[in-house]
Amino acid sequence: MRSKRKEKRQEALKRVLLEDPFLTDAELAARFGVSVQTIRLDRMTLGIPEVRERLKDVAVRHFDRLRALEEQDLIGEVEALKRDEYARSVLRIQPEHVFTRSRIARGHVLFAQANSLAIAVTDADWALTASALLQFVTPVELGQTVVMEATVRLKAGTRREIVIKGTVAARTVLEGVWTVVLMAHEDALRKKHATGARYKA
Amino acid sequence: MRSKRKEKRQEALKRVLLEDPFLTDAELAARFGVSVQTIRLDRMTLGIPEVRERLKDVAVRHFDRLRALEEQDLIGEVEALKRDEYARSVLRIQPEHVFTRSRIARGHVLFAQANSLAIAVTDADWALTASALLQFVTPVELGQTVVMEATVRLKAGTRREIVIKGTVAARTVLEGVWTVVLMAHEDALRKKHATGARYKA
DNA sequence: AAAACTTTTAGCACCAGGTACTAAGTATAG
DNA sequence: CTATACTTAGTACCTGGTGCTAAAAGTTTT
Repeated sequence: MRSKRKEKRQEALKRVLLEDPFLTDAELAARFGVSVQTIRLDRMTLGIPEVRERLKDVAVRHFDRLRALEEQDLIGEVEALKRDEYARSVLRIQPEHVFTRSRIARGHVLFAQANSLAIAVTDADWALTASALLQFVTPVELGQTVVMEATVRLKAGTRREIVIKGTVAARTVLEGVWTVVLMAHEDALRKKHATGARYKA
Repeated sequence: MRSKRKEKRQEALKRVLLEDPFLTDAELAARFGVSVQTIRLDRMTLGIPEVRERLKDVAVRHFDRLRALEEQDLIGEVEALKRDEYARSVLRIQPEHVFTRSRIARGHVLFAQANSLAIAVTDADWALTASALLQFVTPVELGQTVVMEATVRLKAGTRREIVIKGTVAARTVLEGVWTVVLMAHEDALRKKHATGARYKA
């Protein structure tokens, strides 16, 4: 005697809330043309928490879960740093770092770890990446921990050549050479206002 | 007759909430050893909204604001795509993409746009980056819009060589060459379970 | 059609975490 | 000692719920 309407509505409810988890029961009720109570019962049977809980879930997931790759100055946890010489960081591959289907880490996640480490190892007021040459040697899977090592190979004025090596349990997953340009804060400001700022003369 | 205690507390309040915006007035009151009302007054004078609003702010900022760089399969908006030949995407540089101090886009943000476009242009079931050689020609600043173009230069079996060029208002900001490896879904699964999966034979 | 069951709706008391406001108590400086 | 700033207390009200009971409406089954 199971109702088809009910089933359909609950499926739709799941879909709608996945897309927009911020809708209140009243808004959902209006959208589905049923009463608020019906929506509540649906949520109960589906095990979906109330708006404020859903809001909180989204908020905390993004807030402390590494505070999002893009908002961090440094991706991964720094384990060792010898100014202008060597640095090492580790990053555990989380679900949000991988391709949904293959569960293999996206290239730019590893790049981000490497790139931010290259910047960090210079320990300069600030530095910018000028160029990078890198090879993804082995795919990295969900749950693996990547150890990234940066070694300064060449120092020439404001330029640094940094060798990067990423490993997962002793197997190399990424190799590369970065060129980073250091700048004093004042230089930065001047450069910013010059129209033709370039990394290479 | 301004109170020093009050001023200090309000400063601390701002700091604490920046670090953890999910604390209720009661929790804050306990932490500062004052009454809930005092915290409320402090929030009022500082223009800080209530917990639920703060929660919502954090949630929506991260939810629709591109859903975070790391969780997207594609960074930027695709404007054009000709399967296995050419693709173009645009990305407006947001505050979370730049270094706090210099307001210049972090290298890995541009890399992410370029890398995901290189993957997308192949239009394969799925593909992985094998290597990349890139140069950041000009710094990109907050608010600028980066147009990224990917052109497939070489097709050899499952390998693709893709030329990437990023521009801001006709000025080149990034140049690079990517090598991407395509894989059928079944191959992927096989590869994943083989212990020595490598991109290069 | 009546009985039996499912589904939907309504109403109630209650809760957290507030807003907005009034009023009173406590410091503290002049 | 008093004027002013600051702090605390208490009230009514709000949103978006939970948890509960009860009844109405809709479907089947007999």
